[in-house]
Amino acid sequence: MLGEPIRDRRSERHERTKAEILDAAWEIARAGGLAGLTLRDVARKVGMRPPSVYSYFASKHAVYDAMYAQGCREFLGRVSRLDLTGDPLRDLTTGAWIFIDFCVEDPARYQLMFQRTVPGFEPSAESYALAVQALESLRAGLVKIGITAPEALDMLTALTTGLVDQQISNDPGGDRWLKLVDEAMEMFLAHMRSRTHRKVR
Amino acid sequence: MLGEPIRDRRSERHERTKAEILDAAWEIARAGGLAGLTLRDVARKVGMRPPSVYSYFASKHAVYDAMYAQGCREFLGRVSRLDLTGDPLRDLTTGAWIFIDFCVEDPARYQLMFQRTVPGFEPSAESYALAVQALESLRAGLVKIGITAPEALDMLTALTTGLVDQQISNDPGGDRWLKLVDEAMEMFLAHMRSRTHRKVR
DNA sequence: GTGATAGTCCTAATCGTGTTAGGAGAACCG
DNA sequence: CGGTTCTCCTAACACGATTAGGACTATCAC
Repeated sequence: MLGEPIRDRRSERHERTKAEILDAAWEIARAGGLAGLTLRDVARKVGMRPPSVYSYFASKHAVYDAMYAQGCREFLGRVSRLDLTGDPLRDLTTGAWIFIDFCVEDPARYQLMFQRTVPGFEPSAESYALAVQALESLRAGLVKIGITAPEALDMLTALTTGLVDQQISNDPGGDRWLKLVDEAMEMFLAHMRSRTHRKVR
Repeated sequence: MLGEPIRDRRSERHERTKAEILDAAWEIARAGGLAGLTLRDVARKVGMRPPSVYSYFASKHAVYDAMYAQGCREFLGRVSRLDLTGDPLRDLTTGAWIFIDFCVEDPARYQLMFQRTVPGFEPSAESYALAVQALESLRAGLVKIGITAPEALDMLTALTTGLVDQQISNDPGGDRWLKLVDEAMEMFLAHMRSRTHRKVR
């Protein structure tokens, strides 16, 4: 019962160390792949013995979960900084680029957040709520652009995901891939328009 | 130097056991995920002690490699069984479905072959040659359909990959996803046509 | 101050992995 | 038969995540 005040004072340092551990984890994951992440390496990088990490995270999965949540917050921040011009193609493209950049600039993060590849890892309810919030925010942006039908969202998701995958695993020469992304956005918009026409007819 | 004849006689049994191990590995990977695959479990399933597996495969990666090669052969077989009607949309759709089905019906296999997610795994040169052959064969089929430009191939790859990812990780209700795939093929073909027009003009 | 308490970090040990060493026995060849 | 190869085993190692338990420190109530 007396622990509360202690916690309040110390928590600052605690949180700082926690962040330091998380930073180390990201660095290692980026360098050696998500699956290559090791608590031992993390501990070494922050100057601890492996078991000491457990003073900050209950398990390796808890570290993954914190990384997941951090990724969600970063993503949410970027989405909310987006502002629209009113030109559908332009807006769609910049919107898509937010997602695509986010994924491509850090494949380890992409793998953690969007591909389910870490053996027993499931984000906690708390972290998952963040993810839902982020995707919700993205969807709201798309609605403003005029993309409302669920099938359209599915299609756009598939398309962008596929582009990201291609960049991460094949990496065609930078320029070629950039053009591909733009062309894909054009294709998608043209398709959306043709569908509207069909319905009108 | 005298080993050859022995090897010839015994190899039959050897190959059979090897296949049995591989089957066990697939079964375990399908059930518990690719990363959940354990040599100990494999050994148990075929009634051996773990180290005995090393009489058949040099390492766990060698097992992965054999699975990879097996996947390539299966894929190649399906591609070569494809026959074309001459109707581009129809042919494209059936062709795409070969790839999509192949991926979706066994996510573990998809992960092994197309997502680079197993920590230190790289297919051997031999297995990789099989993969190249399979993709080459697929490309030849697409050329027959009329899809020749590399950008078109990139686009189609991205699109199908994205559709597969969506099915594996989200699984929207079966019917909805099936429609999405068909619509994507339509969209792609329409886009191809519009590009041709632009060039002609 | 003193003593209790919480927080941090350590060493030692457990358990589950892949993997190696080394040997026993069967199958096979001459 | 004698030698060779193959198959499988037990023992052991290295390296992961964890847990147990203790020392030391910072804090708090008094």
